[in-house]
Amino acid sequence: MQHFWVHGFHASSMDDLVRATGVSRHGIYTTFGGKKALFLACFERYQRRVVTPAFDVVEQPGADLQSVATYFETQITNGAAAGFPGPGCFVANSATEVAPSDADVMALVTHHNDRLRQGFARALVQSAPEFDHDRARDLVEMMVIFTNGLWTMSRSVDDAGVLRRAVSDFLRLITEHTT
Amino acid sequence: MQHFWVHGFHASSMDDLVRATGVSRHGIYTTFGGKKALFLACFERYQRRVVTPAFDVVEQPGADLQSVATYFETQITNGAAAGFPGPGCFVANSATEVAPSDADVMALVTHHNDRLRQGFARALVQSAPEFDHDRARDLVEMMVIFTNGLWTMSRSVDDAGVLRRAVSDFLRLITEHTT
DNA sequence: CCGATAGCAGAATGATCATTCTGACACAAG
DNA sequence: CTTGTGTCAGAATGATCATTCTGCTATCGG
Repeated sequence: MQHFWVHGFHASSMDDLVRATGVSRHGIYTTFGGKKALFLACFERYQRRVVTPAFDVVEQPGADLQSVATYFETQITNGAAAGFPGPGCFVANSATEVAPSDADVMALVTHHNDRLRQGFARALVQSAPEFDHDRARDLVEMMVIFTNGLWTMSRSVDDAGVLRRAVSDFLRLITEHTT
Repeated sequence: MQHFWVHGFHASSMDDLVRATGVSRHGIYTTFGGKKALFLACFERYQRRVVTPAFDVVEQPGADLQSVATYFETQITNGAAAGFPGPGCFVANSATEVAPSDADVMALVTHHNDRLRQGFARALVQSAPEFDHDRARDLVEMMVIFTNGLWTMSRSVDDAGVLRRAVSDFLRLITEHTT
C-alpha cells in the first residue's frame, strides 16, 4: 500500500512490490490475482487504515465544524511527520492517475468523495442548522474540493506551515459565514 | 500535449504519441531527444497555450477578485466543453504523478503555483488594500489550494454545475471576508 | 522421523516499452 | 537531372514489464 501510495500505479513494478512487501511473486499472485487486484486491495486497505481513523471524528454523531478542523489538522500533522513533499492522498493520487481510465478505481474514488460529502454535510448542519439544503450542499462541495486541493499541493509544497495556515483560514471563513 | 494531458506520462507510450501526433518516431527523437524531453516541451506548451490565455485576466494591471471569478468560470467552461470527467489540469496531474520523482517537473510545477500565487495576490490587494501582508498571503494560499482541488475533482466529477456552484460560493466567501 | 502443505527465490515467457537504425520517398537548390 | 536535406514507415534492439512455472526449503501434525 505504501509503495502504491507514494509512486502510483504505473510507476510501481511487481519487482518493486515484491521488494517492498517481502512477499514472493507467487504469494502475491495466488493471494490477490494480479497487479490491478492488488492495487484495488491496497486502495481499500488505505480507506480502512488511513481514511477511517482520520475521518472518524467527523463521522461521529454530534460532529460539527470544530471536528472538521480537527480532521484537517490530523491530516497535515500526519503528512508533516513523514516530511514534505509527502505522498498526498492515495485516493486523490488515484483520481488523477488511474480513475479516468479504469471504472473500478473511478467507482472507489466517487464513493470516497461521497463519504467526505456526507461527513462534511452532517458537520455543517450541526453547526448551522438554519442553512437550507441547497446552500449547505454547495458549501460541502467547496469543502471537498478544498480537501482534494490540499492533497495535491502537499505533493509539491515543502512547508507544512503554509498548508496549516491556509486550512485555518479556510475554516475561519466558513465559520464566519455560518454564524 | 493533449495525449499527455489526458493519459499522463507513464500511460503514454511512444507508439501512442506517434499515432496521436502523426509525427514519426524519428522526427520526435531528432526534434526533442526523447520521451521525457517531449513531456517537458508539452508542459511548457500547455503553460503557453492554455494557462497564459486563461490566467491573463488575472495578470492584467488592475485585476481584482472579479477577474479571479472570470478566470474560474473560463476554466470550468473549457472543461465542460470537452465533457466530464475532463482531463483536469496538465500541471496538477503532473504534480501528483511525476513531480515527486522528477526534479525538472517539480521545478515547473512549483513555478506554476508561484505564478498563481502572484496573480491571486495582486487581485486580492486590489480588492482589499487594507489587508496586511501575512493575512493576504494565507488567503492566497487558500485560493491556490482550491484551484488545485478543482482540477483534481474535475477528473472524477461528471457534472460541471456542481463545480460551478462551489466556485461561486467560494468566491462569495472571500468577497464577504474582504468587505 | 515423515509426509504434506505452504511459502520462498529465481528462472522462463511473452508482451510491451523506449530507443536506434535502415531504407525509401519528397522536394528544393544548383 | 543531381545532390542534399528532411521526413517518413517500419524493422531491429535491448531493456523492462506482468505473469507463470519450477524446484527448494521450512514448518508442523502425526
